[in-house]
Amino acid sequence: MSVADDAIEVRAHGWRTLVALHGLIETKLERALQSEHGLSVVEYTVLEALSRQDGWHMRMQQLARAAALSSSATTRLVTRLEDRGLLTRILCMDDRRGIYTELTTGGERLLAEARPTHDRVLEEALAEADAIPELAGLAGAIHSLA
Amino acid sequence: MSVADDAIEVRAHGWRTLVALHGLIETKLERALQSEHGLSVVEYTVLEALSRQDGWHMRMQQLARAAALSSSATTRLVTRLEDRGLLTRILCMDDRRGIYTELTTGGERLLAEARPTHDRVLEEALAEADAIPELAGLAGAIHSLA
DNA sequence: ATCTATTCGTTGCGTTTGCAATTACTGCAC
DNA sequence: GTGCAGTAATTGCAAACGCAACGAATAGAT
Repeated sequence: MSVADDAIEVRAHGWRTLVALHGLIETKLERALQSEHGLSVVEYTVLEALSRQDGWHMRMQQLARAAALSSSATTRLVTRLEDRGLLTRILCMDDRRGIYTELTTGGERLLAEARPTHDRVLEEALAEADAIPELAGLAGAIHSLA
Repeated sequence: MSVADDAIEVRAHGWRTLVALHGLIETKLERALQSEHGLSVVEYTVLEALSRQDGWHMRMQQLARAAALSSSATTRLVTRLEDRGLLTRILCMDDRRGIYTELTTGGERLLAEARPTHDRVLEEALAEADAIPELAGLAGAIHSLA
């Protein structure tokens, strides 16, 4: 086992840990947000990303990157949220290919209701990860990403 | 903004970073493994997990946890790989509810072919993440999870 | 021995996803 | 202006997912 092989194994192990932690948090968030507010994690992520652009608009592509989704998935996700009246599409004047999205007051309200749940469950999930030796290291790293 | 709110925001930000890094790596791995070996990331993960149990068997539930998948998804994934002749189901004698899975020689061979691709792309993806300020911190943390 | 609670894997079903192809628009070259 | 490569968003389609319901097997209580 050379030092290069060691580096490879460290990366592979780190990647497995990342996947495990990601899965743990996502599953817990999904269940909580879905049952308490009828929102999936990506849906919440989109609403939250839009709210963080306070007063400013977001294009579909930015939204896709923010939610770590493909363009097509983003299109349908926005359509779904628009049908529920949580956001609106706004045609872009200067570049008529682009489409802006903006939260409606209904979207802001639902987000305000869901945010405490999200934050609480995220805290719980990270605490749970801290208790698992395999995940404790990475979970701790989350807190120190100032 | 109280100190408690700060902690909440740090966690939320860390979670967004985790999702972004996970998405970046997964997408790159998916494309490379799919085009060069006809394997998805989860399929590779299962084969790799089985190979790491060298000589030992793995139950469906363990496999599900290793791949961060639901039981049902694991059942179908194993079926898919079994149909391709990459692994075999082995009925468990002492607990007849349980089912063991084991790599075939074909599975071992395909894994041996795909592993260099996986390791190379993982290294590239982490290097790419290191170049993105937003992700550099967490990407670096992956290396120091000894 | 039997009854009950629990666990393990599988299946039906509806939903979401990504890829590839398509339409619409921009902007640069000439 | 006209043509043409590049970009933005959308849609058809097949594949994969999770949840809930199910059947089969085990373990503990009486």
